[in-house]
Amino acid sequence: MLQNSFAEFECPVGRSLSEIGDGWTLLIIREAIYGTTQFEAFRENTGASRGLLTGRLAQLVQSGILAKSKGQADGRETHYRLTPKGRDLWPVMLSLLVWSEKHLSGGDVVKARSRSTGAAVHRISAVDEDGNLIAPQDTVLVPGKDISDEFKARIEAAFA
Amino acid sequence: MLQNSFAEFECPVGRSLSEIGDGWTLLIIREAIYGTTQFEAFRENTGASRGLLTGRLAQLVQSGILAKSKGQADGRETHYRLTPKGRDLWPVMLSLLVWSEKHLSGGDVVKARSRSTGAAVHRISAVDEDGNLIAPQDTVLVPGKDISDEFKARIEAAFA
DNA sequence: TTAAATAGGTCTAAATATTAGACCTATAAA
DNA sequence: TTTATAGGTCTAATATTTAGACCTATTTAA
Repeated sequence: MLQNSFAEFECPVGRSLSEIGDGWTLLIIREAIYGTTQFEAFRENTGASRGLLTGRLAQLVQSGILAKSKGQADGRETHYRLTPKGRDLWPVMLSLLVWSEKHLSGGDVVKARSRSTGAAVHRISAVDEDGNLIAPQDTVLVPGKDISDEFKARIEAAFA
Repeated sequence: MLQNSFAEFECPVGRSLSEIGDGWTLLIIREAIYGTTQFEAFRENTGASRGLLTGRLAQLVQSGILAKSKGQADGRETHYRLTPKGRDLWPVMLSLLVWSEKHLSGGDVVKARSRSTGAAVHRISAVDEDGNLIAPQDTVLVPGKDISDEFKARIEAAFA
């Protein structure tokens, strides 16, 4: 698919997908979260081809999700590190992890836990400004002021 | 990318991506969440080509994310509806929405809110069994019993 | 009760994207 | 001063995606 064909989408989810809605891209971001920073390591751990990886890393830098820097100890090395924008994708990864745990077979490979209490992550929830949980079934989308009539009609029908 | 090349991944996030880590697939799921059920509507709202949509819808049915049924009022119609497994992807969509709101320009198009209190969704958080919030920065991955030595080493290094 | 329209496809050739692997360049190590 | 490493580029073969023509089973209109 054309990576940027979604950029013009009105829907914010659609716009997210224009930056990260690609299997390889999400896999690269997962790797970055796991601490990978170098080209060859991304290649080994994702299985992406050189050409593809070159392209996707460049896009991720362009999008401000990864930052590229030269190794200061070893001048041959290039490091790709998550920016704050990139790190903010952690909840996306976590929600994929929780979904996988619930719906995909695969054994007890990794568990997400609280570092401080040790409690296992049981589910992902929305939270309001005051820290109150908003359950998924209680979450609705409402139109904002910049919405088109067309999109507004669809949202209202879906979350009536 | 080969859609099922990720299925064998040990990492649960990787396995999720084998089912939904594709821009079109995620977009189709978003549409399904917005209430779309018919072929032509998916096409109009996502912009996918016929051939691609046919293939992706079949995969989603195969994966148990969508269920296919014949229209009972009009026998020409086919409906693709989210299964419980598909509906459980809502937190993934919501985390993409929140990320988009924070990091991508696009104006005030849609907001996620609590239907009951009206409060805006401010962030996405992990929650433990007892309903306690686990902040993203406090969330770590820990190896389970079915992990390979190699993957275990990577996880431990990343979340030391 | 034919005729036209609709829904959901299939099929095809052309355009794009991805792959494996050879090759290149700068730096560093032996 | 040769050899190795990191991070690429380039290329031909392969795979995916596209637009759009076509097909079939229903349903609606004349």
